[in-house]
Amino acid sequence: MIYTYEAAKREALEATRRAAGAEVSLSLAIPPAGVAADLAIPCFPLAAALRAAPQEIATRLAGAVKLGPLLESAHASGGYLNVTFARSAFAAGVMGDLRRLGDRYGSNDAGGGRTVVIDFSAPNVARQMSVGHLRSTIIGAALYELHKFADYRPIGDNHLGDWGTQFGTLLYAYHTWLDRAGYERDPVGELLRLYVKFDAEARRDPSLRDQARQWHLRLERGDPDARRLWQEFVRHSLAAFQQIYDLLEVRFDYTLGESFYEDKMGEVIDTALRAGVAVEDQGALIVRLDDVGIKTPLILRRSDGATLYHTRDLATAIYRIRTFHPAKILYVVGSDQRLHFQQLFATLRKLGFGDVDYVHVDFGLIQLPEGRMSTRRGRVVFLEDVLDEAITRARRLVEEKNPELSEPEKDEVAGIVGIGAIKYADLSQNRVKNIVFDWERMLALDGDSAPYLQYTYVRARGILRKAGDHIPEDPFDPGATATIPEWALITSLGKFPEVVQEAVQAYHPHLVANYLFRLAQVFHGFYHDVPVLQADTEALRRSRLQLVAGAAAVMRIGLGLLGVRVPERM
RNA sequence: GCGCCCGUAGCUCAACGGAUAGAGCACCAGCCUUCGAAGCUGGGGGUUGGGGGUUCGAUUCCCUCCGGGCGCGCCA
Repeated sequence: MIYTYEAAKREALEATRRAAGAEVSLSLAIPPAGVAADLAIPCFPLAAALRAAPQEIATRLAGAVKLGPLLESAHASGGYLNVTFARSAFAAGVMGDLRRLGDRYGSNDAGGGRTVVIDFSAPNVARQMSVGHLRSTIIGAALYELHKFADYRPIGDNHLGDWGTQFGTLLYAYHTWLDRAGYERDPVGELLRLYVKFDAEARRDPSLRDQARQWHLRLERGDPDARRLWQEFVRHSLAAFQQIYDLLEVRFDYTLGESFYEDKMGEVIDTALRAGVAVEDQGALIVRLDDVGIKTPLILRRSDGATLYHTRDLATAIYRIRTFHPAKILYVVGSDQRLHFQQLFATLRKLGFGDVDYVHVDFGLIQLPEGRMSTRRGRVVFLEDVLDEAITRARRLVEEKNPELSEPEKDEVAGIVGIGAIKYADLSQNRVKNIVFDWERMLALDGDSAPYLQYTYVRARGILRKAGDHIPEDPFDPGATATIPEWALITSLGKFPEVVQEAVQAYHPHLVANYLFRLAQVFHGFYHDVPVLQADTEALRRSRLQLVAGAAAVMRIGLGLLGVRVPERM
């Protein structure tokens, strides 16, 4: 299906192309704020082909174009051909799209039902989640929703770090320094203490690392005691993670940790050997990647026979391909693992799994003002504390702004606003940049923040409730396109679908966030300047109600794609 | 040393290769007898890190230097 805004763009391009009378490639631009037009076509690139000055071309085209039903006029302005929409037809089109699609407004069929596996969150067992895990979890969840909205079949898989040498250190530390009472009280807290303790002790006595390695090998070989304890660690951790996922309202289709692939790595190694992709080197088994421009080889098996996360990621990818038959696999993992994924993807292609589109959706690290976060050195901010603080602050603000709400409602709003603020703070900026963690910034409840957007929804809903929650379906009154705020709102609503499309294509949720912020600004301006319930005529009132309903719907849908909920009151 | 990413207003961030580079925060001055002021309006603030290049046009693409981050064979 084609949305109205897209249709109008195509009309403009087609009309211009025909008027130009030659094979020319055209681009579209949005005119700056001061210019009274809805689209602009720069004529500078045509100068060479048409052998005329851009200004002349624009003038000639303005006179020659035959406009379609969604366009009102075309006029030259400098080297630009400026096009204005037929407001009445355009508004009717957008309102029609909104009414017809309802909660699906903005969706598209780019995915064609294909499967996309999204690997996200993936915290390490036996450690609390820190704010560092926030990005993967939230960006991954947003990409999940965005892909679903673009007619993909997303499969969310939480690839838990529940295997590897770290468990050797943990098992050693457990047997050496365990505080039994502390473990009973707070298992994950005690495991973290042991983890930190081991690191400190091993600095003094490196031989501890050998002992840890022994424990790791015992675990990999199926030693019953090691297995039993390991399972216990995983169970405690999962319970702790689940509390956070519940708060964040994030769900997964699968939680297949690294350990799930324990028995699938042998086959991978055999395959790689038979295919001649893997070779022995210094006792280890490696895959050379120089031929594809990667100097560092991927290590499939250590010289002591143990597997590595490379091996598990390889087995994981192959399992996913065989089980789910995905068109794409997304890895929502920090940019510090770039090389790892380049190696992984290159190796998969060498092994004949080149039909899948592998994407490392990377993002910058969250750092502390004093430097990189380090769980081992206790320099870490726990996610749970951040979420609790966000809800507490939101709760205080609700109390101040809206004391007449019932206590349960205040609690609910505090959750929606507080958690929303955290998610939005992350999703509203380009994921490639590093973030220096700052309580005030992450927990901001004013300015460009989730509550600002949620408040537009609340205001819109307020009007709709007073109107009896009935959205008129009348033909849209052309009078309701006349003022600047009205027209700005209509065009803004019309742009939403293409923003969704771009966000999916580029794996950039922040495009949706930026759009919604702009929509909120436009709506607040509309709300301030344009009376709805007290409009001069009944026709105006009914059409403006449609606009308000559209704004509420797009805000709810758009925030929903980011995993942010909206309250009815706040 | 080599490779990748980032550098935009005092701070935090936007900006399909297009017109006068925009927001939020902070600061200053206004707006509640009209749908919720978690809102709106106005104001000051910029050699887009420096220097070259490509282009009709560069914050955007290329080169180089500076600054920061990350990575570079048996951790994940």
